[in-house]
Order: sequence, then structure tokens, then C-alpha cells
Amino acid sequence: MQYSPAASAIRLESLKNLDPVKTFECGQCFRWNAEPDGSYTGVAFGKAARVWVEDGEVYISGGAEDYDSIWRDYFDLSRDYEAILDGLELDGYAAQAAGYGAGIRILRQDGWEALCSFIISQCNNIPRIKRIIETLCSMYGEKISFENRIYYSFPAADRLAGLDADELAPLKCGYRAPFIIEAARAVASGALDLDRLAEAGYDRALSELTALRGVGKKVADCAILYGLHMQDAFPVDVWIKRALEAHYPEGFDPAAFGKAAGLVQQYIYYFIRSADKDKIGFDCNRGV
DNA sequence: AAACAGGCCTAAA
DNA sequence: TTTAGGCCTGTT
Repeated sequence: MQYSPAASAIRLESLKNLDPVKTFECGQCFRWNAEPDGSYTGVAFGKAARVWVEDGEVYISGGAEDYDSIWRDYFDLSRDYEAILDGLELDGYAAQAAGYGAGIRILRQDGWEALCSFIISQCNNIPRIKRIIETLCSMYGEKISFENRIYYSFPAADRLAGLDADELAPLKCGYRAPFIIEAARAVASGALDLDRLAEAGYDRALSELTALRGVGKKVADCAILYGLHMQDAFPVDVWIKRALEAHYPEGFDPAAFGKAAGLVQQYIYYFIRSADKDKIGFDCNRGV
């Protein structure tokens, strides 16, 4: 269970406030994978890393430099999730989901990677989404050596912008290929400036993103929440829709949760998607 | 075999 | 403004 890396490691957070399994498996990201020893390896912002739990604390490989430049921000460590949860007024179902998902954090991912990944996700399942993304990275990303294995960065938009959609055939991503290329061209040309959009507000971001072919409200909301870091975004997919219809027949207003709406969405998604796995018998009054 | 999967787009009322 | 099909591919 415990992993002792030869290289240096940095403590990220307590397990209570950052549960790697829940955070990586709640559907917000596609490039972190469980290893046989229970740790996770993955790539973000061009850096490969390993995350593991030891004595109730969560660690990441690498030194202070990577932590300062990448991981502190990526794991959203400057937000106090305990305080956010204390301030939330959750009713029965949402409260149960929040109890079950305690430890989930919203990762602050790269905007282009999030946009591209969720274009791929449409009408698709998670194993295939991950397979397509890994193939894309291995074909067009930069090689990264880490712990005697080769990883690949997520390809920059300008790396893909010059490609023809046919060249993505090995991805077997079907009709999504031209969407990927067109989005890459928009970002690479500067016509779509994701850094600026992140500062521009939700309405502007939504209208510019949905102007892309293959990007509707759901995909745009995912890009906005995970890639542009607007934590009040509330992506509604078929699962969330079903859960809300079943438990809030009179309607459901994410705005009631303000800046925590995205987190509440993540709790509900993780809760409903885990239904057949291990949450049978889960008692929200006892916590996790 | 046929339906479905973390949607989106277009055509037709 | 809402609704039905079709879309690549893989899995059940």
C-alpha cells in the first residue's frame, strides 16, 4: 500500500481534505491511473507524477519547485474545502452525496486540455475516452521520462492545429476528430483565448465556447468548471439530469450553492456513478 | 443482434 | 421552441 519513492516527495493535504481515489475517479479528469499498489500516476501541465497516501496524509512525487509551480494550484490547495462545506446548506440528497464524496477536490486543469477532453467525451464512455486521449498524447505529446516509464504530455493546441482530421484516424474517435482540430485551430490562432475567457465571466465563456462546432452547453460547462476554474459552473449530463429529476421534482437551482455549485455537481455525479459499486448500505449519518 | 454510451447538430413541425 | 434522427466506434 505504501510507496517509497527514491526521489523526493511533498505533502499535499490530509486524506480528509484530498482523497486521491475520489478526486481522480469522479470523472473530472482522464489522465490519472491507479497503480497496483494503490497509488496514482498521471500527467498534468507537462509533468508526470505519482500521488499516494501514507498515514492519513497525501503525498506527491517531486520537489518544492514542481509543487510551487504546478501542484499547489492544480490541486486547488489554496481553497479551504472544510470552510466551503461548513457554509453549505445541503438538503437530504445533496447532503448524502456530499458525505459520500467528502475529499473530492475540483482540479484546476489546463484549459485547452479540458476543452479537448470533453469534446472527446460526448456520447462516449470513460474507458474509451481515456484510451482516445492517451493515443492522442502518445502521437502528438512530448515524451516524459518518469520512474523508468515513458509518459506523454497533452499536446498543445498549435501542435494539432496543422493536422488534417483524417490524421486522427488512429484515435478511432469518429465524428469528434474534426471538432478537435477545429478547436485546436481556434486556440492556436488566438481567435479563442482561454486565458482571457477565464477572466471574462461565465456568460462570455459559454457563448464563445459553444460557438465551436461540437461544443454544446454540457461540454462548455465542463471546460468552464475544470479548465477555466469557474467553480460556480454546474455541468448537467444525463446522470445529473436523472438524479435531479428523481430527487428534485420541483426543480433544482445550482445558483443556490454559489461558488460551490461545481463541487456539489461533482458530489452528486460521483454518488450516482458509484451506485452499483460500494455505496449500497452507505449511511450518510456516519460519514465515510 | 441491437441498443446504448458524460452530446451535438440539423431539419422539420 | 421543442423533438427526432443520425453520427464514429466499442461494448454488452
